[in-house]
Amino acid sequence: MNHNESMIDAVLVHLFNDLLRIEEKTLQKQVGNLSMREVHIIEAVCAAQTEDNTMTVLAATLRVTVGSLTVAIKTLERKGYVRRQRSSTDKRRVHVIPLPSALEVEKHHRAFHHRMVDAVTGAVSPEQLDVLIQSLHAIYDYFYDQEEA
Amino acid sequence: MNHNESMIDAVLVHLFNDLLRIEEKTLQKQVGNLSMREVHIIEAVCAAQTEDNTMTVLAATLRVTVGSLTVAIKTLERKGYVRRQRSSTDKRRVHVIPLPSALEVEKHHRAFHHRMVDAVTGAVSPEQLDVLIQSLHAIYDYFYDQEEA
DNA sequence: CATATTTTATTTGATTTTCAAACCAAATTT
DNA sequence: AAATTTGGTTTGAAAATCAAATAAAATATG
Repeated sequence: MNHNESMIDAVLVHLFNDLLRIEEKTLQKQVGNLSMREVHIIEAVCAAQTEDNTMTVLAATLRVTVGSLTVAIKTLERKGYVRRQRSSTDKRRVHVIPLPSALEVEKHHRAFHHRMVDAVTGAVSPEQLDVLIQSLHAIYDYFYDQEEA
Repeated sequence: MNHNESMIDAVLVHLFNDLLRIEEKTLQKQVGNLSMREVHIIEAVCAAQTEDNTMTVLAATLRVTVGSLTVAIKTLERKGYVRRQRSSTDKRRVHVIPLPSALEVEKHHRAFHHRMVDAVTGAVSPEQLDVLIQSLHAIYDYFYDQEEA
C-alpha cells in the first residue's frame, strides 16, 4: 500500500472506531446509566415510524436477533426509557414506544451527530466538500451493491 | 440536516459498522475458529515491532485493559496462534509472538483490507481521489486534534 | 371447520468480551 | 533496606449476543 492507500485504510478502520469511542465518552457524561448499545436502541425506537416499531422490525434495523432485542428492551423498560404495547389489530405484535426520558437522550444523541457532521463540513473547503460528497456517494453505492450480491 | 449532511452522517455511522460485518463474513469463511476480536488481536501482534509486542503496549493499541488482553491472549495461546516469551532484560515484561498460523490469518486479513481500499479508489475518478485524500487528511487531523484536547 | 403451518415474541442456557480489584513479582526510587 | 512503581495475571461480575425451546396468535390448507 502506498501512502494514499494507507490513509484510506486508516480512515476506514480507525476513524469510525474512534468516533464511536468519542461519542461514548461525550454521551456518557450527559446520560449516565446507559450503554452505547442502549443509546442506539433508543435511537432506533425514536426514529421508527408508527407500525415500524415492532420487535421484529427494530431487531432487523439494529441487526440483532429478536431474542437479543427482547432482553435489551426489557432492561430499558425497567430503567423507564420505553414501554411496550401489544398491537390491538394483531395481538402477536409488540410496539415499543419511547418515554420522555428516551426522547431526551435522543436529543443529546442527535446533537452529537450534528456536531460531528459540522466538524467534517468545517474541515474542508466548499469546493472540496462537493467532491467529497460525490465520492462518498460513489463509495456508499459501491459497498451496498456489494452487499446485495 | 440537509441531504449532504445526512449523507455524511450516514457514512460516518453506518459504513464502518457495515464494513466490519462484511469483513467478518468474509474472514469467517477463510479462518474459522476465530472471532473478529481475535483476528484484530492477531493483527496487532503481527504488526508490532520487536519490543512493542508486550502486553502493556498491545493493550494500549487495542484500547483494552491489560487484564482483558491477558484473557484473550491465553485463549489464542491455547488455540495455537501465539506464544509468550518473558523478556530476559526485564523479567516482568511478556512478549507476544505470532506463530505461523497467525501469520497466515494476518495474510487473509491484510488481503481483505487491500480489496476494501481498492474498492474505494475504484469507486471514484483519479481527480476525485486527489480531493478525497486531501479531505480525509483534513478530517483526520481535525478529529485527532479534538481528541488531544 | 379442523388441523397444520407460519409469524411474532419471550425465555433460557451458554459464550464472548470486557472491566475493576486483588494480587504477585520484578525493577526502581528514596 | 524499605517503599513505591511498573508489568502481568487471576478472579468475579456484568453486558451483549445467539441458538434453541416454547408459547400464542394469525393464516393457509385439506
